[in-house]
Amino acid sequence: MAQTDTVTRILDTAEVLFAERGFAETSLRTITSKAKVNLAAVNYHFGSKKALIQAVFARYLDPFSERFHQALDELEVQYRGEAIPLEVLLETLARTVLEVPAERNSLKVFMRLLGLAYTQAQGHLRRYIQEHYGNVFSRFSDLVRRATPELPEAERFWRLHFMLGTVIFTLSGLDALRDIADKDYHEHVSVRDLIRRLRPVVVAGMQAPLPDDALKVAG
Amino acid sequence: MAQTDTVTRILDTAEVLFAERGFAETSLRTITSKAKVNLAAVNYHFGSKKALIQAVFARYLDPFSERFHQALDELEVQYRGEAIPLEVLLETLARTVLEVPAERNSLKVFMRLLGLAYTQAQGHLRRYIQEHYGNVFSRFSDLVRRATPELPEAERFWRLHFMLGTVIFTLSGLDALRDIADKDYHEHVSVRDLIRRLRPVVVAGMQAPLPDDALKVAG
DNA sequence: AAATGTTTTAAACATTCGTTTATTCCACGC
DNA sequence: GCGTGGAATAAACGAATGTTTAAAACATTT
Repeated sequence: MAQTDTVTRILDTAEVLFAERGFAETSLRTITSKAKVNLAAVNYHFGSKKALIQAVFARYLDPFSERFHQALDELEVQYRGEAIPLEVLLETLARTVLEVPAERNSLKVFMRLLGLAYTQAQGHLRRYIQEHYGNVFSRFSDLVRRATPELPEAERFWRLHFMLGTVIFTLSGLDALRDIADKDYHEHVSVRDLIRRLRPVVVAGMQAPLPDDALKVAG
Repeated sequence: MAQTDTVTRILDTAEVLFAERGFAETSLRTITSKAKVNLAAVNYHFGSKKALIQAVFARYLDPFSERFHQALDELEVQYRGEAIPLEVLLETLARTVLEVPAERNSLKVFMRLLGLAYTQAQGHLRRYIQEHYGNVFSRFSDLVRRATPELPEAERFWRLHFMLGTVIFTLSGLDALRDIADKDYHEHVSVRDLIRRLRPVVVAGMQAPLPDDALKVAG
């Protein structure tokens, strides 16, 4: 039963620990001891710690990328040249994000990893993600452009990242926030609850009126 | 000229390096060599690396906390019992945030540090901030409550954090985003530009319609 | 000018880290 | 059954980390 099962055990353990403590704060020794694998196994199977980090992301992002492309294909067929409404695009994005890690009910981990990818130094990771999954974001970005023709180019760019920030920041810091919410409001929220709450906020944010003097610095 | 100037040089250097690379990825040797002070100076003046991290935050948050309390005092006098409008509260918050680090034009660093405080492990930091500055947030939170009486308790809580996420995430990852924006839109944004763009989005987000079935889980 | 207390300095300390090496284990084809 | 190759293991390596020590330099007070 040993064989490649070692690789899986390493990945399973690493993603949880990375999500909890970050990359630099998680040592290979912690990972391998918790995974009950020999220390050298990481370097043997993955080559280096950096490569392990990338592999952890790939295991989430590869299926996500594939499914999301597929979902967008279907939408484009369905709307046949017409612009796909913003709500539909966001809904599809949310659904795909929810579907992918559903099997291991590790949505929390997935989101936390995404947050780390942004905020932790790890230049190699940003490059890796940009290189491997940049086209998915580009495609989504193009569709959002057609859904919000009233927005100036730059304004849409920034608002998309605003909303990305909202979602990733909230879901990645969820545990800490949930503790406070539980204590103050005696109300326990699931990730799905949160996404339901996020939707109207994100839509409203994207459709907010333009800032007072938006045409000041036009490219 | 040496004396306590050492402390300042350490803080100045540390905050920049922390903001660039994070806490764990920044060694005391990097800090002290760049600051041109002896390695042992950090432990001598601050006691430990953790204490240095907290000192870096205190140098921003102490003046911020004081000024913000003061600004809220003035607003409460001005509105004399009436609820202070949400826009005014957000405007005041933004103004205070902009004012504090203005002297060293290090708003970027400040924001990046706030982002790190959320996302990096560093449990001691979260505790420190919670303990020292929790009351400022509480007070602001109470005022927002009075400004948005139509929002259910929990919904307001979450939306406040959504918006916090938007701002901190965007401004803390600003450099990376700005690179993309510069390249794609040939338009250079300043932090103040971004804040101008953020305002309508944040306001719209806070005032978005309630989610479809918001009363499902009522405390 | 001597004494005192504070700050700076260089060196060492004890850990911890990622990675590598050399050996052993184990399954499979001949 | 034997030998071959991939995988697991224990041990070690070198580098880097935060912290401590003990001596030197400095400033301040008497």
